[in-house]
Amino acid sequence: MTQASRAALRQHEDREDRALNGTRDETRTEAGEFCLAGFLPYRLSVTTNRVSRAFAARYTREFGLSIPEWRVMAVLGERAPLSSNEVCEATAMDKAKVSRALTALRHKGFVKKAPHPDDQRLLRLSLSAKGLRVYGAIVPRARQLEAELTAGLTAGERGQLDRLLDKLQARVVDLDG
Amino acid sequence: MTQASRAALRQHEDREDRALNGTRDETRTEAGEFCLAGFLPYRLSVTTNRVSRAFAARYTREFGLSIPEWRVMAVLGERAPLSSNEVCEATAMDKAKVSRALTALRHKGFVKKAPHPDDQRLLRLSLSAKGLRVYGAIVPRARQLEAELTAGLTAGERGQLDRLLDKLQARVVDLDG
DNA sequence: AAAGTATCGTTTCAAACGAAACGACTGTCA
DNA sequence: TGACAGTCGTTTCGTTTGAAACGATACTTT
Repeated sequence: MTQASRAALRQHEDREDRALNGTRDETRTEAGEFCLAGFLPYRLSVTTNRVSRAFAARYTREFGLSIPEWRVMAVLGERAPLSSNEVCEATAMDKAKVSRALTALRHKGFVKKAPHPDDQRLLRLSLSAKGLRVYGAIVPRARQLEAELTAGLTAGERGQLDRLLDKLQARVVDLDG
Repeated sequence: MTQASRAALRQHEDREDRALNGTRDETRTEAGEFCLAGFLPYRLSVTTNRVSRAFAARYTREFGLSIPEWRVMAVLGERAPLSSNEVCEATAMDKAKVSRALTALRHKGFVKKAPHPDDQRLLRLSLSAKGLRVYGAIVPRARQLEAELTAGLTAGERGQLDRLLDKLQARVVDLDG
């Protein structure tokens, strides 16, 4: 147990001691009930995981792609050629994950990998003709699924959601950086 | 490759063929650029994962708890005793994950496990005295972290975010259920 | 009561994960 | 030039994950 932990515990000992003596209901009322279901990080996680699962199932069933693979396809379709590092940044995935996704995509014949002429450390990654065909098919499908997901939202709400996610992101970078 | 996949590909072959002949920029303009960075499932995932990582780091450092363990503690603190299944529902985790978290929490002495008197299949899970003390410490800390996360949001925005997450959740249940 | 079915929680198994070690390559500084 | 430090992408290693198999208990049907 860390120092911070001990400090936090000490800070609340009086209340806990009462909690241990009285009923827990009293304590909860006193402290204000904590409800996991209303806790923002929990809510974000649950919603996002459900969305991810639903989309992953579609990508797998209809195109044989995992989410990491689809993300790599998406950024290569947007703006190839890219290096592996650039794919990392564009997809918010670490280099191991990107490397594995690239291996899978090359085995499927969707991605071409060439050495960079000026720097042999870098890769020049791009979609193959076959990969481009899949990209052309999956993009409208992804848009369609996104539209279904946001079907209950007005355009204003959708914009609001984007803004709120931006704000959270800015905050959390502050929190752990 | 599935039938749906082939159908999707066929449906877009004309556009892709042009894509392969012309430059990809034209195609992208024609189809409308797809930008992963603006794709809602991607944005949700990135934001949520960053939030989860930041919070997990705090829970681990300050209390020695993983997120699954913290979730179990949270619901047991809210309304013990619960069965394992009830913990599953309350935490949105599957039974294997809950079982593992419970094992860890019992080794730490935070959770008590008793057989249910009326049904020997069920467990009666609750926090130990030690677990209650940690719960009493971690709840205000979690609230504080949540407050820091939402510091840039007005009360109205926070409510809006909750409503939007609700709507997405309702939609996604529709999508894969 | 015996047999068959269902539910509960644990364990097993293979896949996916991230951190770190690694080899290959480049740039810098002596 | 030769050593050294830095970067790039892959691979290794131990952990975490969810699906499925499992043993144990309870319910249902006859």
